[in-house]
Amino acid sequence: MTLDSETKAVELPEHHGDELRLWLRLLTCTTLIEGEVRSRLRERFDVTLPRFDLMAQLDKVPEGMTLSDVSKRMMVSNGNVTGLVERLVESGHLDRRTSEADRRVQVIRLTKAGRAEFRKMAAEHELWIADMFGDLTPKDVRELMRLLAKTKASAQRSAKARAG
Amino acid sequence: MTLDSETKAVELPEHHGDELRLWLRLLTCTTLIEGEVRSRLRERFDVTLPRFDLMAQLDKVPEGMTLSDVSKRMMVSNGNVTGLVERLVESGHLDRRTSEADRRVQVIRLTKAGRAEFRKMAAEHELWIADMFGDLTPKDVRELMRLLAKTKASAQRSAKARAG
DNA sequence: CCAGATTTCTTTAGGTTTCAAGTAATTGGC
DNA sequence: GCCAATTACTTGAAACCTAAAGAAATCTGG
Repeated sequence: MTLDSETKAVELPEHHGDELRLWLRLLTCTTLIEGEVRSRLRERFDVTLPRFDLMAQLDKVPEGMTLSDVSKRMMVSNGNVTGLVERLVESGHLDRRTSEADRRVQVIRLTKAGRAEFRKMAAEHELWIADMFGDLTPKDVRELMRLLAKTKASAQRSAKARAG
Repeated sequence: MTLDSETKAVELPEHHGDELRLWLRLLTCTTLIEGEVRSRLRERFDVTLPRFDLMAQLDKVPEGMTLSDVSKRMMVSNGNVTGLVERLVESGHLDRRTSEADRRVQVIRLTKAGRAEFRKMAAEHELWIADMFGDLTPKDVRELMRLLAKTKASAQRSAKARAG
């Protein structure tokens, strides 16, 4: 077997192993951090991650959002949001009312108590995240931000091409 | 207000917003790609992502793995693996037997049919991933690999410190 | 050997998640 | 005005997932 044939064997058939390894590494990082956040939220505040995420979306918009807005922002299905909101209204964290202008629409907001509780959790959450990324230099952080933005755009282009 | 006090206001209270934004961006990328892979797997092969992931683990080890191994590698709970394996044995993709040496241990392997089906799916999957990361240059890929490795190590350090 | 600790896996309860189908309200074309 | 299409949300079925408790087998230090 010549060196040529070996080299060809590796390079010719469009070897995409690097991207696959990159994807697995990205997934590992996310799973690792997400699992840690999930554990700490349960341990410290007895709250689930999806509930925290939903409250985080609402905290940014005091006037409230529709269920569809939440669904899009969280990138989860509509049916999922329905159940999540139901439980958070039940527990008093969320306030929900039907829109006057369009009675299909449900507007949800954090209650006073819900907002207070979220702010407490968010403050600690931010420290956890800072600690988990703590070994990265400011330059690393900037560079990672840039590359992930590029990755997001690339994935969106690919997703659109399929759907399109 | 002097320039000094403004500068201090930003720098003193250990503002960790950058890391939080980085985390959200990381999560967005992963969710986006994962959702796309999930859709395509369902559409093309009528298979769920968790099943694909489990088969991917087993494909790497022809002699099979224990449930605990799978659980660790996939970073999911034991109980979760029990159910997943049950359904994949049911559908004929997996073979399962109790270890002779240690009767607590269940060893699972891909069946011939399961392996054949997985290989078909994996080949397309690799192309999807390559396309989704397609706008990144080889240098981008290398740099992202490096930064994610650093991120993983940092998160593990933080997780360990808590559990410690 | 043997009692206690550990390991491996299963079970249970409670949530989360998707997809698909269904209901209700609104919009747009005619 | 009226009907079809669209939009917003809910419901139902099945799968996925975790945490915690439990069962069975193995290991360990007397």
